[in-house]
Amino acid sequence: MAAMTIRDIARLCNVSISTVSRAINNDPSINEKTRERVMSVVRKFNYIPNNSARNLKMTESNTVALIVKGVNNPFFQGMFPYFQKELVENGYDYFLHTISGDADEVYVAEEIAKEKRLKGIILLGGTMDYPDVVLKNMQVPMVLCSVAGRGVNETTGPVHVSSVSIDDPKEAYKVTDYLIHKGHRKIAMLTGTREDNTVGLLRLSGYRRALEDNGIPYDEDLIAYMDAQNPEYTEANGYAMMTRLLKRKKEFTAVFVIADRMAIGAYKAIYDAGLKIPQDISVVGFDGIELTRYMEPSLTTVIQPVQKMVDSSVRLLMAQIGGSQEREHLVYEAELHERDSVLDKN
Amino acid sequence: MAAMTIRDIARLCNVSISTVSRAINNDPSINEKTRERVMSVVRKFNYIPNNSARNLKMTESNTVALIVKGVNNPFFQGMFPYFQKELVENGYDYFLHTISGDADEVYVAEEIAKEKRLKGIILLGGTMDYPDVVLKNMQVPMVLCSVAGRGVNETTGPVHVSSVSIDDPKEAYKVTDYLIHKGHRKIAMLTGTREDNTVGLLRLSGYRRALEDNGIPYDEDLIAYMDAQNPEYTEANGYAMMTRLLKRKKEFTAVFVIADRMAIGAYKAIYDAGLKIPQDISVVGFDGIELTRYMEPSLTTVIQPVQKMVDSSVRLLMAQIGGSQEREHLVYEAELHERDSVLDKN
DNA sequence: CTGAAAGCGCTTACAG
DNA sequence: CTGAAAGCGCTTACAG
Repeated sequence: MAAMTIRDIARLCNVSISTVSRAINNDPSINEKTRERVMSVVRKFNYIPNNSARNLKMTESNTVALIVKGVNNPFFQGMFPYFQKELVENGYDYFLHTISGDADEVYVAEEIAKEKRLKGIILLGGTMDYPDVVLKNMQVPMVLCSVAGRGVNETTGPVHVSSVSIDDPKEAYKVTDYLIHKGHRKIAMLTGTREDNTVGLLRLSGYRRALEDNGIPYDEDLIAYMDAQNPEYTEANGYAMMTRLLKRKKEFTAVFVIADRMAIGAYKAIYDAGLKIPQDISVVGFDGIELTRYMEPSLTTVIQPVQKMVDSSVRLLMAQIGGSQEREHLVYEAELHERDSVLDKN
Repeated sequence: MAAMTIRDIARLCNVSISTVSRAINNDPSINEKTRERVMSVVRKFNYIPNNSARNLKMTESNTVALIVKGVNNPFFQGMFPYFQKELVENGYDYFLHTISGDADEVYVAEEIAKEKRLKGIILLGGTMDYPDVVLKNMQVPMVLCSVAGRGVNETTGPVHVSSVSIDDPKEAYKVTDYLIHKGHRKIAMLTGTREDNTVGLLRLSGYRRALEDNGIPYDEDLIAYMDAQNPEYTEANGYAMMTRLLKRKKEFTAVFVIADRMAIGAYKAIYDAGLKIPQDISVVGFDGIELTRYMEPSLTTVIQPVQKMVDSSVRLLMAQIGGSQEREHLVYEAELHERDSVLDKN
């Protein structure tokens, strides 16, 4: 038995397909009795309209898509409920679409925009480094949220989309400077791959500048890069990188880890080496995911202003949907949240 | 400027839309020169076909959807790569679709099946307790993976779909029995809500039966239920439940936590009470997520056979797609993996 | 309030 | 190898 169509329902009800369509879509012009009769048949046969046909025919939807690169990023996961709430409150339908790390997010965005007649798109993750020509072709309002890349902190972000981000070098500077003021001079770092030119590079640059400003020489031996074969901010990578760092037998009293999840692995590596946190090694993370409150000791980390970032992303998207030609590139301040993983050596 | 259609490209190339379609879809009958000419225009104008039109017209796709209830479940996340690998190796396109906890997963499954002309669906999470009439209407092969519910462990699972799961009561029994054999008699449990009739109830029943078989009276005061207002297997809930349990001042030497993520919060609550793991309280988790290796001490937990479950789900789906009328309900054995969070009191 | 008709943007036999 | 035509399953002016 093939799937039912609107035509089958129409036949079963002795009405036209127009009427069935009106019943399903709650068209106010339809007679209530007719509607109920049609809907009872719809329910009885478990009829489900074909969304492809619907999307194809409708000239516009009321839908915003949240496209996420990296489903298993707990930092992004923490944002979902806020996005959902904000978008629904603004009267939009909303769905989450996850794409793999190697997908072309802008192409996918356009593809879905066409397919679903989207009102707008929020892109979570990814980079700012899209060629201008790509963004120029975007047919639908788009906001980049929590992206990283060269463009972000310069005055000229991509001109065809708005963006919301933090200042990665600045926040990394704050972390490093904080550790220095707590009396640490040998500060290690767990960063991205050597080839990384997004968050890894940006945060490394902030770290270097802070050392420089405090008259501490930069020591490449205190940097652990992520394995390029498996570039993920996971516990396993944090563990591997920290273990590698400890094996070098270079002295250090603190480590800055550029992602909270990696800090979890780093903790384990430190414990496995028979060392204590923070007595032997102080640790600072980055992102501010919920889990960090439950680590032992609780992790001092940079908490990104998730709610503000979400609110602004939605606000900027609404503005674009409303016809605004203005594009904004907001950069928010994050908060270095002191907990129990850093030793004050003063 | 409105979005381009196949018609625009045809006009620009001085060919028919059929030819453009053939170029885009790599139809072997097309002249290579023509194809290149068309594709260069496609690229130049960044033309993207409308998938709704495509899906509507095509009679079948080669696509399997993985529908997941609960994106932020790290146990499910651990399965994604395996699913991806298996499905691609079997020659299928694949995409992940996440739905919220309150969505009707079977309805959504049917909706997407129609929209995308799916070959099959794997439903990850959710329950086995679908009315038979609902599953009977499924127009497309479906396998339920890692579901829980009354039906699973009985001989008659839903007859219109296959399923792959573990035996929740049995595994909970193993955990409890293990703790008893390690010399524990006062064993607490962090479970689901009072109303839960899926994993929470099933694992609780296994726990009770193990106590019974070992002549240990069941004590309701040693059970912490999840708050029904916020029924999630999160660190925060684990922390809150463990804290509540400790406040009761009932003596216990071990606790069985029905989800690893909750165990993370439970650890913190135990530490905050000035107690040690496992010296004061032994802890056993459930699921076997990666993170548990990095806890301090590393968590003894029930590791679900993720790879087997994925492989079988895909295999059963392939069989259904291939026309098999047989439906199987596989129940796998999980592994109680001993690590460092349980004290041997013998 | 309801129906007949046009058309959304594609794919795919069919004919040449 | 290419084009004209039919049609996928809906929605929505338009007419009555």
